[in-house]
Amino acid sequence: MGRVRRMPRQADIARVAGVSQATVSVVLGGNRTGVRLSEQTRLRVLEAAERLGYVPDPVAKRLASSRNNLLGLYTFTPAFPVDVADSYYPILAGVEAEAAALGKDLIMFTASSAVPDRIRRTRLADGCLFLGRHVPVDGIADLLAAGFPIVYIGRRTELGGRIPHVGADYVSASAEVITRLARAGHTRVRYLREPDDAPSSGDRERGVRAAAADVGASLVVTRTDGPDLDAASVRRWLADGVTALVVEETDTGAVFHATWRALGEAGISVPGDVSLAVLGRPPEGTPGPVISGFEVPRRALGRAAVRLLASLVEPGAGEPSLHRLLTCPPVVGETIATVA
Amino acid sequence: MGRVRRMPRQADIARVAGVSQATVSVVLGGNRTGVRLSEQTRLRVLEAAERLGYVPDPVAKRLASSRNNLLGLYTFTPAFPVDVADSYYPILAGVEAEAAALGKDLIMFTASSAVPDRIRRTRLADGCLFLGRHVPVDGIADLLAAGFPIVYIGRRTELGGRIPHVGADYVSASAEVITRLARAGHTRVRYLREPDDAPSSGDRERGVRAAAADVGASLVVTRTDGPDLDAASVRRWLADGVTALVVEETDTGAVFHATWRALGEAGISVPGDVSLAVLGRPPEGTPGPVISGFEVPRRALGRAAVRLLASLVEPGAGEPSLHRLLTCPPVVGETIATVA
DNA sequence: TCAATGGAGTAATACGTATTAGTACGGTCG
DNA sequence: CGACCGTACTAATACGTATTACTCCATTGA
Repeated sequence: MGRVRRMPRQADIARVAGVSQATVSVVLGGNRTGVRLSEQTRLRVLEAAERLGYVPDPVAKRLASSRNNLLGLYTFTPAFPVDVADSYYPILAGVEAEAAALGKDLIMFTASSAVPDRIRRTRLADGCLFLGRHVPVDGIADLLAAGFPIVYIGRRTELGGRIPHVGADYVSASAEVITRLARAGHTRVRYLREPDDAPSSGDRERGVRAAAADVGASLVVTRTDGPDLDAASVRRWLADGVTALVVEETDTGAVFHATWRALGEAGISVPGDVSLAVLGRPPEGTPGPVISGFEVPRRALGRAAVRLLASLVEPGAGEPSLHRLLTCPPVVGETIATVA
Repeated sequence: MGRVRRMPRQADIARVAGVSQATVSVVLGGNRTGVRLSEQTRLRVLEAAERLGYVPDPVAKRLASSRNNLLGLYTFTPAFPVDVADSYYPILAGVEAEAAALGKDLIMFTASSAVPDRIRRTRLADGCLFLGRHVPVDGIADLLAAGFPIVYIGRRTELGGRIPHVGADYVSASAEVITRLARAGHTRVRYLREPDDAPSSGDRERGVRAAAADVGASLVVTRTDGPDLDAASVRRWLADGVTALVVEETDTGAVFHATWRALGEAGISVPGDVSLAVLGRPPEGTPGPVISGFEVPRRALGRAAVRLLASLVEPGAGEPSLHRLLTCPPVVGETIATVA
């Protein structure tokens, strides 16, 4: 009674039903290969399996057939970060929801500098999502070369653009923000962005520059990660004739926070004295007016990435496009004023 | 160049190094079984492995050795719920942090009514955590019988208490709240709890009842899930001489929300007109004063559960205790007034 | 009566690694 | 000079399932 009972396997079913293990495998596999089987045998096998409470061993299944219904999720920071407002959160929620909808399980890998080969462990899954600003080029290249299906969440240009990804169309969305400002009469704009060179930053800048050129607005770009932004800087910009600030959205919200604080300290009212737009949304829980900008469809990103990965794992049904950009719906907000 | 290159396996290394696959396995496994090997052979094998970029196949490894460095996490609701304030969140963060610290990967299973046998898939991992109010008794019993290591997060009484778990000591913490109220002079207490019968609810009630009996306080228990709570109920209680309300904390915070709303509608001030304590913490983001109660050490729960599971997976080092309760630190708060 | 046909199921093998029993060989000792 | 021993490996097998080529048997047709 107290003994450890092994889980039943196909061989046990075979013994009970008086057939071979191969027959059991065929029956339970739905006989997709067209082996001749009598209905009675089929039923006997099914009944025995039922009685023994058989459940296939996923490991063996995977070893034998190279398919597992398992999708990997590789993150470079903890997937459950301590600060709940983390911007990855909705993406992960989307990933999980879609994976559940497709009947796939999710296996999570967190990068660890202590274990450099961690990335290869992803091969336990049928395919793997990658989430994070960073790209470990060597590891990814190996996986790609081995034909292992991967999908990056976020646009990626590394490895000659051969990395499948699902990203947000920051270029268009950022351009639209500038256009919106121009329509409101803003032609002198200060643009604050991260020093970091990630595609998501670069895309925003390209969109901003292109639109500024298009509408004939003057644009000055400042690279900052926040701390050096103070009331004096902001006052100087306004003195120079700037009427609108455009701030990049980042993981941490550092740049936005710094800007908002500097504006407060300088006693500058928004949008009374200056208009403000975020290339995205301000960090969760920021008090004050609804900031103008655009929505990053994070949840949809997660879902779309899972769908793409699933289609890569499941061959056939035509080669899906390996790159996909989702549009970011504009947020009107209350921080863009019309100027003469 | 574009060809799909297979990952190298031990057999490939063996060919290159001029030895057998078995030898490769022994060398790469650190020769823990004490096979005699010459140093030169060892180096040749290691060098070949290095040159070929060998990485062990985790699936085969698991099949052969029944150990995988993989811990399962089974949840009955999505692990990344849409409402970020979810109370499971810190638990999951703790689970992930500790798993990462131990070098284990995490595989997530979300219960799905569509796939009833989902629970057995947990066997892909070396062991599995369960998180949720619900216990699928049959599935769990099977896993236990098969000797599969599992740990519930939250105290569990099902199956004769044989389910290993890590929980919070709600009994003591709840008792302490009543004691605190009594010390402040409150002897007529109304206790609001969920209709649902989960151990976490029952434990709180036992603690509350025991302490009330101990200090000689009169106690009336109301089971509610919120909607039927209105201003009139609250007024009636006060009219009956009640000076303190004690509210159970739940996943959704429904009972607390309803109580808080009813108090507001009735124009009753806290703690001026009535004292209020939560058996836990109110939902994240609730405005108003700091509610008295206790902290549920969720993050620590997650960590402790992972540690227990890891010790179950890793046999030896003595049998660990299968049940563990963490203490809940009291939160003084501002909602308990002293009465004459 | 023999070949051809078709139905029912199985033997064999692959997947990649871990483990254990065993082999081959050279040297030493009595 | 054979028994014995230590060294350095390897053959064989297990893990549990999927796949495919094959066998065996009963009919049918000429």
